[in-house]
Amino acid sequence: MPRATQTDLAVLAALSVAPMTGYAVRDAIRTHLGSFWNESFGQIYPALARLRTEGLVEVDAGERTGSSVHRLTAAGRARLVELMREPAVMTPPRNGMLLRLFFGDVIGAEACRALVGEAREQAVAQLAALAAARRETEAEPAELPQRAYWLMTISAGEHTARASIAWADETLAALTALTAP
Amino acid sequence: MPRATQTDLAVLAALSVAPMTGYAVRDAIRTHLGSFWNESFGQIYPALARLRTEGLVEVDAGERTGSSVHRLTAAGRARLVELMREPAVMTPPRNGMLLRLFFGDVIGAEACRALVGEAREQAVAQLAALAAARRETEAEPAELPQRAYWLMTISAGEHTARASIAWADETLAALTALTAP
DNA sequence: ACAAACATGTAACCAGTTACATGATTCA
DNA sequence: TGAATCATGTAACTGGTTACATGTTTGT
Repeated sequence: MPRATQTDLAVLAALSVAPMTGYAVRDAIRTHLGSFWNESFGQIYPALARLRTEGLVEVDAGERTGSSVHRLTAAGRARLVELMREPAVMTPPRNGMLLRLFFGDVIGAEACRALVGEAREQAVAQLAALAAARRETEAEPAELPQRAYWLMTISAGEHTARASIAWADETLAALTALTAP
Repeated sequence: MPRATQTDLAVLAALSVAPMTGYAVRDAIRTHLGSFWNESFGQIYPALARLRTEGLVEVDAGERTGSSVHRLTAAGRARLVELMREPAVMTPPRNGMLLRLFFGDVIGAEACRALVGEAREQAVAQLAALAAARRETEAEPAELPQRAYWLMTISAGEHTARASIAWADETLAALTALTAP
């Protein structure tokens, strides 16, 4: 697990679907992986430059002046497989909402209701976004080998969002019971 | 949202329950908030030193030689309330398992089954740990004002873990169908 | 006597965000 | 003609982990 492995993996994987500019890599990650992955320009451009010096990606001139379309080399694809087989790292959790709720009696039930209500709203929005993504993905031809995998990750998001909503409803009720016993 | 706000909040909140050594703060965070928060010594000790110079915590000598028991001052409690009322920051998501699954056709369905199977195991273990935490917390006197809040965060973990298990089962079936159609 | 747990702290490193600086192209 | 989007890149900063270095106390 050397340096910037995580970003390398995400970038190489994105390029494995199609050659792209750095801008497009960021866009693709945001729209397709947004609910479980994130990369900023400040990571992507240096990573791309490094991968290039390592011979893992090559560039062609893009349609616009100054744009570079990055493409995986054979070595790049081999590296991608290598990284894919490494154990998945999970970033240590940091949920500011749950932290505040745990110490909820410092701010009181009313403030906690706001906190949980907001989390519920976010989950509802997330669910709507995933429904749209699902429709789009299901419209892809069934022969597309990636299609099944994309749907699995969408389903993961849906399960998580539904669980959040169910928990929020239960918790809002408990908080109400707390204020008016 | 100035510097190290997140760690300050976690540390001040921990101290609001009871005065503690830095070591105990880390331990308390790990055992009680482990499923949604994390702090390392490398964060806690400098934070404690800083909070002390800011007059937000005071220290007494602990039972062991060299140990310092940190205690919230009035200013510290005020700062805690202030931080609690700030909007909850959510760390950008980075789920290595879902990233790999999204690009699953690079490594194939078999490798993906292993990935998802491991995630399922982790969720099962998590659920068991939460069941233990729930038993302990439910044993606390019902008058303890924190008890209800602690149970809410435990419930959040349970909902999430159950959702993970349900998703993993569904996904393992889909992956099996993919290999033997 | 020894291991495990308690306890404190620093230094090096890495990962990641944000803001900045710059410019081309498309479209209303 | 101006706004939005496409496009690239750097620099400063911050947040955080890990490893190291050190020592005490408790329990077996």
